[in-house]
Amino acid sequence: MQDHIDIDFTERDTLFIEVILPLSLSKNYIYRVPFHLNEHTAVGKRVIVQFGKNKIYTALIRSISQTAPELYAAKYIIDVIDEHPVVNQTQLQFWEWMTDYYLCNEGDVMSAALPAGLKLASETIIILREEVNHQELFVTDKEAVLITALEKQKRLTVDQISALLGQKTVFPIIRSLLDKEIVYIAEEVVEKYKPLLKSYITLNSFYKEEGNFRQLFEVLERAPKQLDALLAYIKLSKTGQEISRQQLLEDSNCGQAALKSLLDKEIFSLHKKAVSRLQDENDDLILNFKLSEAQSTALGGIGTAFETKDVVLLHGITASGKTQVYIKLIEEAIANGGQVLFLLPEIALTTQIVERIKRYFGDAIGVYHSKFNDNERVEIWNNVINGKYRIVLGARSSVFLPFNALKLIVVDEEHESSYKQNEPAPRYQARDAAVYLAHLHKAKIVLGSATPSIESYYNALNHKYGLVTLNERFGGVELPLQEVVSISEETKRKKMVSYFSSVLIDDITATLEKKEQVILFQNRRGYATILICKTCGFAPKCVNCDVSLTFHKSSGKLHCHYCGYHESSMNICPACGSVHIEQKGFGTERVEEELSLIFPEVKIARLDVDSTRTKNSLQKIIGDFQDKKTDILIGTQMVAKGLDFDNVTLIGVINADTLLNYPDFRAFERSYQLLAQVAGRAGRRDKQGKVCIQAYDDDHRIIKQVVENNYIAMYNDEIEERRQFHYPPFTRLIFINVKHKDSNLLNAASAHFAALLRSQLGNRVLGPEQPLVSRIRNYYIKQLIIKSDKADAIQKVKGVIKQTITDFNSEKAYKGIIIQVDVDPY
DNA sequence: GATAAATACATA
DNA sequence: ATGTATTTATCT
Repeated sequence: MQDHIDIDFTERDTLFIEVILPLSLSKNYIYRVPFHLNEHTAVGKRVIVQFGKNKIYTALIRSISQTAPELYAAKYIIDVIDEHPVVNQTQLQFWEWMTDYYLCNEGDVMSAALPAGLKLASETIIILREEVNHQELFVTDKEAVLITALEKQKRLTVDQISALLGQKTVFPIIRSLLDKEIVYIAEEVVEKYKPLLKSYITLNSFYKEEGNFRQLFEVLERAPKQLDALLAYIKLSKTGQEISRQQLLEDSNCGQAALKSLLDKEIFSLHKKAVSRLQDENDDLILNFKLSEAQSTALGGIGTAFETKDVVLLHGITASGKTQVYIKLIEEAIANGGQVLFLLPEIALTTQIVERIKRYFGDAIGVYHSKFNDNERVEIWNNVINGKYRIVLGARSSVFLPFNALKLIVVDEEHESSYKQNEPAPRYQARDAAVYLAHLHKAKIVLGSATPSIESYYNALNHKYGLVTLNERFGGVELPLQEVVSISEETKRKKMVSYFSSVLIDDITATLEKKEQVILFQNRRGYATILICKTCGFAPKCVNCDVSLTFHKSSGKLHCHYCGYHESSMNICPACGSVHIEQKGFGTERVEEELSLIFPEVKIARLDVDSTRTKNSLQKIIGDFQDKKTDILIGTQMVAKGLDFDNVTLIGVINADTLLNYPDFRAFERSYQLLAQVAGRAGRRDKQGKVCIQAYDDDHRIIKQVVENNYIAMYNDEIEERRQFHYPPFTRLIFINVKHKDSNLLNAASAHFAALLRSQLGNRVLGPEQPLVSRIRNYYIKQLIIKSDKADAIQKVKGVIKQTITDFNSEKAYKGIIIQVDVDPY
């Protein structure tokens, strides 16, 4: 990798550098390098630059040239931060691709890629001039308030002042005080990354000599606590490791005072050392395992496929032991000195699979996900650069880590929607980005799933990807029994108690009696209010698209937000004539409440986004359930992902319809994936589990396919629909959200924008439509959808979009309209 | 008419 | 992102 640019510095040439700023700006900026920093200038290093009037930012050097810009005088950079580049050439290529592919700015990518600890920005500090006798000067009331505050605090930030005065516009006031020379301002750059310092204790060398040492006991005769400390020190020193202050205090329980006096007497001395925040698993116990025959065949199959393909889809049913196959692949990859990236959905990273892999590979492995704080992320980043980590397990953002020799990428649960970042830009799909990243590194990539996404499976069937199937359960684990309960049937027979059928209640009772545990699944995504016939379960669908219609209260109509079709709300069920129309949509909380009325004695816990807001709540809920402190766990899809509980033998799906009726062309695919995944949680090892799926539409093909465990049938149905209705993988989708606070202006603007696009892209442009949530944070939203054929040059379509946005932004009438592009919005 | 809030604009 | 110049809204 080329880190330094070969330039002959003897000439003292003036260097100009193009930098990326961590802001959403449409272009990069050129700065000038002062001579004394020439030698330190290299692509991928961070520099400190002033941008705008006062603000100081960390920018990243993208390229170096010797030609001065013609239209303006470049500013000097303030400093070069790094000794060595923090971002390598391959990463920059990757950033460039992402910028292009997802139609965003390079600064967006930089913001997402660099851990916050590597991005420093300045803050304006307002400080009182002490030498000035401000009492004699005329000041306004607000200025006086500010001065009083400054007398107490010495220094305030702009935000603090804004809060203090209770108004947003504070610059005129600061300006006025500056003019009167009562205050001055300073810019402060805070280095965010701080190494963790730990205190260590050593015995002074004087006492290390035999004679002197003995004399210590006499000295400390009357100080038993201090003697304690000394004895503890001697004991600890036998391990040959350095002795931390913390550990000494713990082992001796001598108290801080005793230790302090020992330090004061210069018997002990203390020094500080930077230590890693990332604890190492120093039990490098190698778990030996042998692959089953099916697993070996799969491993061999992947090897063979890699000879001709760079991407392989590993379709392995639940409990088939994909992880062991991954481990063997990883072993091979690092044996040849390469690096490995193992992508997992966020939620799966907090669980057993990580422990398993960590234990196998010891401290060559790093874990990277959102639960780490800024400092920890910087350390992980550095450990990838310095080669300490050969393997990284991480969530989607770990595609940005500074790898320089990737040999293998594994994307586990590749169908997971959490690989897509929706907000903010870059709105990237980490699985797809990983495929490109692998290509850049000439690495191989395995996409693994029990229920692959339709796109990936399509690519595999069409020989774009290799396909390896693993359809034998590891260790002969039995498939769970699956029962589908018709809610309409049960309702008719008056056997429903709240949301629970008699079957489910009996199952729960039986399971609890056996002292086994229950997981109930209710996805909250069905919060969109839909209408459903209480008698027959009919839910109205769009005539043009294969999506359920959504009931909009504001219009009183049923809408499809893919094609704009709408019809009046139903009062009578068109299928069976019933007038019992119900608004559906209840979440886990409601289920929990109702269930606790039925089983007042039973301990019930809830696992969803709301119940896991705080830092350790997720671990606690999972831990309690694992330790059998709770009997029933009710949750959203979180319960389906990456969690394995040995004692769970019953899984209840409260209402499968809410999944199936979700207004999205992917609803069926997602439902299948989720239900199959949920079902996979029931019964492991020696106990056969049971799955109870409640649904109105108990005859639904997806439910049947789940029960039959027939992925192929599901795929065939779905791909046919996609073909018919022109959805991916036969087309590519680009969503364009147009936003503004004024709905009338927005309507005009979005219509105009759509017309501009249509003039070039024709009927590929759909909309503008009102999206499901039509106003967020006071911004009205309209959505355009671009459906581009596979045959189209997608780059060309994107070019048109980009150009149209630029043109549109220069139109005075539509100032302030926000346009957001989402490429492959799923 | 003064002041605050909203907005447009540029940043090298 | 954010400071600044400019326009618009709001108040005494």
